Amino acid sequence: MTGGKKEQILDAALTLFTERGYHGTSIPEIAERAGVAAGTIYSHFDSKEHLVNALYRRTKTKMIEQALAGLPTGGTVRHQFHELWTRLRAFERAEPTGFAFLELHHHADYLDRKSRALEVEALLPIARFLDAASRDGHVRRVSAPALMAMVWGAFVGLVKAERVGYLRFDDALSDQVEATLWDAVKSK
Amino acid sequence: MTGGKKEQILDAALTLFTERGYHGTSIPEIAERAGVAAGTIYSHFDSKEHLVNALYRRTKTKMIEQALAGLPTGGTVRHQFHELWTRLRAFERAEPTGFAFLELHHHADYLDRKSRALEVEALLPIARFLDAASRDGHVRRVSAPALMAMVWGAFVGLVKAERVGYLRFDDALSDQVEATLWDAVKSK
Amino acid sequence: MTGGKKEQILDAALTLFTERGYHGTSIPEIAERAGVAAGTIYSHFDSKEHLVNALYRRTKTKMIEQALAGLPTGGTVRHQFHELWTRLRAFERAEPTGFAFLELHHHADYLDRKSRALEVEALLPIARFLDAASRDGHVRRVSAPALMAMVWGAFVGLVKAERVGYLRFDDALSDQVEATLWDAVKSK
Amino acid sequence: MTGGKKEQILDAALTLFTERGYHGTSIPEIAERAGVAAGTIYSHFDSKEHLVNALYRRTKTKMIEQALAGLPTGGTVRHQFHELWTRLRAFERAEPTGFAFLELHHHADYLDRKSRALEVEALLPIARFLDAASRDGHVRRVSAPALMAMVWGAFVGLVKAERVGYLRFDDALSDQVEATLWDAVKSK
DNA sequence: CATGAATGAGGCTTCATTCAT
DNA sequence: CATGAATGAAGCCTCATTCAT
Repeated sequence: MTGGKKEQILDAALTLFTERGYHGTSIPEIAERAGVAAGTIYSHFDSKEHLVNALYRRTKTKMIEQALAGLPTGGTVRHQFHELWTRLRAFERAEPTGFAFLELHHHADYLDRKSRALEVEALLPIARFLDAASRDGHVRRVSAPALMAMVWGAFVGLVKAERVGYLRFDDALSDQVEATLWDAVKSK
Repeated sequence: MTGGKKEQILDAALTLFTERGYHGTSIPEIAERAGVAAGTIYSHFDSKEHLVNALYRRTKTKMIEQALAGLPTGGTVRHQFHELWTRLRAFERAEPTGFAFLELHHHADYLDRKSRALEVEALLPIARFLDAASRDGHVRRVSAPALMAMVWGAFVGLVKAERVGYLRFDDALSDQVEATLWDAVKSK
Repeated sequence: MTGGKKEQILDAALTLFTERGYHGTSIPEIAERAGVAAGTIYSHFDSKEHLVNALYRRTKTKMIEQALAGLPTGGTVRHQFHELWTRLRAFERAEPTGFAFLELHHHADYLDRKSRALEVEALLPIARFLDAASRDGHVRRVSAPALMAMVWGAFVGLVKAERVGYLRFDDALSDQVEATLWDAVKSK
Repeated sequence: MTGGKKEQILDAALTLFTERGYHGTSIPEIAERAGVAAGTIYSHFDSKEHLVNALYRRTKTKMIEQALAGLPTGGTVRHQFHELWTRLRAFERAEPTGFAFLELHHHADYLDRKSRALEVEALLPIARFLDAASRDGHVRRVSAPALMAMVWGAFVGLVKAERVGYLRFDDALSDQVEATLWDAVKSK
């Protein structure tokens, strides 16, 4: 079971990087939380920078697979939006720390080219959906990137508000917000 | 003019903390960018932590004064919303780095009690507006905190998207988004 | 043999603290003299203060064991005094730097509670001896603490005088002084 | 009243150097305690080292004048010893901090040649007394330096013991100890 | 692969000293 | 002379990384 320690390290790093940031987290801290010796981290990762990047890719890939990949291309646009919203929320529920980590480390300057490439990969399905919807006249004449930024931003805003304790982001609220955002997005 | 150096230090810290984060920025770096010796920072601030907190308070106070304080309490709810949106955007235009800094350092664990107190102070005007609007039946039955989180999140999402180069957040887009969000928010 | 470095560090610290005092000695200097990297000191001691305390306790314990513990309780008072004097001098001969270190760091404000507790432990055997002698009417009606302070002070005075080059504290002088002090101490 | 500040600085330095040692005391601390600005110290003393040396000389000179200079050369040796002891104690009573300062800074490596020269000057009267006494056969065949070291050491031992709280060095004790030491010192 | 002691560069901070006011 | 802001060297300590076991 050779992968065991590697996962422990990644898990420990995920928690700590999310709580205290990349520069605020030390390798010895990660090692301690992972229950391994500091040196062990270096038999799995070349450096601290390689470690964040590996973690970023693992987490982003998970999000793409669970939330964004294989969105339905058929059905009504409303249905597609529902799918997107639902899956995004499911991912955040399943991996709140992972979601926060991605949010926090977005475009950090220690992310390498490969990690940045995943950004684009993540956006593609959404962009495709919006382009299609937009071409069919189902959404407002607000540009696709702007809609995406708004919807994504609103989602992140709700998650953060919950994290801080301002509200509870439960299913009922999720449904309300989804409906509200759809009203905002759809063409009249 | 002794206050000059203090401002230089705060300005340098604002830029660097925003670009690289608190732990990613060193005191010597701040000193160099401010054009002072490292030791000079300590004749103005007790420690690095006191420095971020001073900076946080200066910036948050500016935002409160320019964007949130003294919002109109009369007029239509639509008008009030317009005022809020417009001022928020004006502040972000005038102080993009300050806005980003506040976003990034929100609830960081090196913020002290006094800094955290400003959070609440900032939210009060918005909460008041939403409560009033909601009481008058002008907004959806989505709770006030949720609306706030959505609208704020959408705004932040747009700003970030622009920063990364996905879109241009110009006046035209601002108007569109404001209208869109109002449609989403207002009761039918 | 991992303990080797710890001893090297303690030995280097002993010399330097004794020569230049606690605040006059830097961690890099200790490291250099010990032949280790500065950081290494911190894998053995939590801080500079922990280091002096460890050193103080090591040295004081040595002195207690070699000079003060297990003094004879039987025999004439004169004999007991001889034992004390001889052992004290033997310890000072064997560990002149250690003796000087203890003298210099006596009651320094960076000594912690545990270190201070050793002070009392060191004095106990002497106090016991003096009390016994005093009870039996073998010593003057000068109080025990005063006698102790005098005898100890005289011993320290001689050691210091030798260190500075004013005299040679050899066996002959030691015998003379011992006799002289005994005359001073004993009841008429 | 130009000398005022200089005295304040020396007084503050005396207290702090005695409490925390030379390296443990900073110029800003001295300035604060003296109630002057840090820079002011440098209009009176060239450097921190010049300051200790000036202080050392001022204090040592006081001690020489008050305790050692002009000791009676006539009268019995016992009387001369009494004079010496009494004056020494009077000086320590009058200037306990000064006495402790001299004790602590004895032979420190930041004392310059002029300061060290005072050491010898201080010892001369005692040496002269002891030589005379010894020549006249009034004291034991313990060498003069050894007697001096013993008596001085005993005195210092008592002062230190009092400082730490082990005893009260009052007039009664002083008389007892003086008598005891005289017995020890005088030839039989 | 795992360990953890060792390394030494670099970070935060203090402090002796200078200098413009 | 007095002031105190400014300087930058140096001190204590942390931490990414290496390596012998």
